[in-house]
Amino acid sequence: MPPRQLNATAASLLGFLHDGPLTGWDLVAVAQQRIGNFWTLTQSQVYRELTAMAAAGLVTVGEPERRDRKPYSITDAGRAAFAEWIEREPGREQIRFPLLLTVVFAGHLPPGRLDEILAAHRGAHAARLADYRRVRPELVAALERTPSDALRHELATLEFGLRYESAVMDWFETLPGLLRPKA
Amino acid sequence: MPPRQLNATAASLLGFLHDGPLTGWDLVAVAQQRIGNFWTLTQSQVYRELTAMAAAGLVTVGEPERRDRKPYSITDAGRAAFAEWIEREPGREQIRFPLLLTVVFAGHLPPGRLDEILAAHRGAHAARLADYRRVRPELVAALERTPSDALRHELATLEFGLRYESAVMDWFETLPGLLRPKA
DNA sequence: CATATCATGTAAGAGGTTACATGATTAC
DNA sequence: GTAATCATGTAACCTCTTACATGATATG
Repeated sequence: MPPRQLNATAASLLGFLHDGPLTGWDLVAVAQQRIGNFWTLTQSQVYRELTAMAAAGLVTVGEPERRDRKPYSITDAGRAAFAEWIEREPGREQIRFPLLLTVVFAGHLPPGRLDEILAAHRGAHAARLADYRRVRPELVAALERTPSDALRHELATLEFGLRYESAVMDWFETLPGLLRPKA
Repeated sequence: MPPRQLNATAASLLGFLHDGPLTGWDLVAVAQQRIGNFWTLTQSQVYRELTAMAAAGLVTVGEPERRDRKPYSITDAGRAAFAEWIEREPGREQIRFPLLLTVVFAGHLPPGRLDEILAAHRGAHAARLADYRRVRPELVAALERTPSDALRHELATLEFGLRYESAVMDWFETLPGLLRPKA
């Protein structure tokens, strides 16, 4: 099959394969860790894209190892497809934030329910922010030990996550004042 | 057909229909304006969900008016389905930010290209932030004139947008320092 | 009367989610 | 030897996007 235009999920898998062969399982883990905070993907997708890319000649499957692990390697065609993809102007971000729908339509909620929901989500965001704050110094230290563009780029995305979650927390803090009629 | 679990897009349309009948065209406009900043949807989807909801008895279609405008009204079954939907715990937000993929894989980009891309996106975000800042005082004024929960909820989502875009701009400003090796 | 915009809709395919099925290996 | 977890994959379905087709009405 002529390699149709690569989608961002598949392209990211190719991106990770530049550093060496990985199995589907490994790719799921790597992708979750490296781009999972701003690019949703599922295990199911990864296996499907790998199968499709193998059929298109963008990757090759190696011999099964222990536990049926099948290492995928990027091919020259894969590298070419990736290079073409990354050159493209990235589209704008897509956000789908169900909690904000709940806020918009909160008038249809029994009193107190919105506060409950907000409290739960606030907790989840606080945890994510705390996690980013825990990880940052490690990354900064690693970068000082062995400076590299790859680490700098990873730190750059972490910095986005930090600012994003901080903004969300800030929003949660202003909400009570906004939602209650002034005295 | 038994009305299967409502999806958030369809539910939002029902939400807007609580305030009175609207045509598909109007719903597209209302949705873009009221939730478009944190819930992507297309015209195509709106017409499809309306057709499906009409078949499920959640809305009724009125007589075509001028230009074939067909007003949709919410039914009691629709109100019940909506009430059930809004009671549910909203899922976590989904973000898909292609620009961050570009940053992660920027090592595969020719020198200078990343800066170009970043500059373009930064401009777009600056424009959105400026727009939020333009709208806010209007909303605040409207709220002071005629206080209402609906307006407060709308302001709450705008405040999220403001904080989000501010965080993004802040990130853009720290990027140059992060990406270049220190002197 | 030509052009822009309003307004509806379909078709086709890509992308994504959820749930399940299957078997290997490791750890207790 | 049984439970956990590693590892692959399929099936079914839903959702989303893109592009196109069609015709009405308003505006100059």
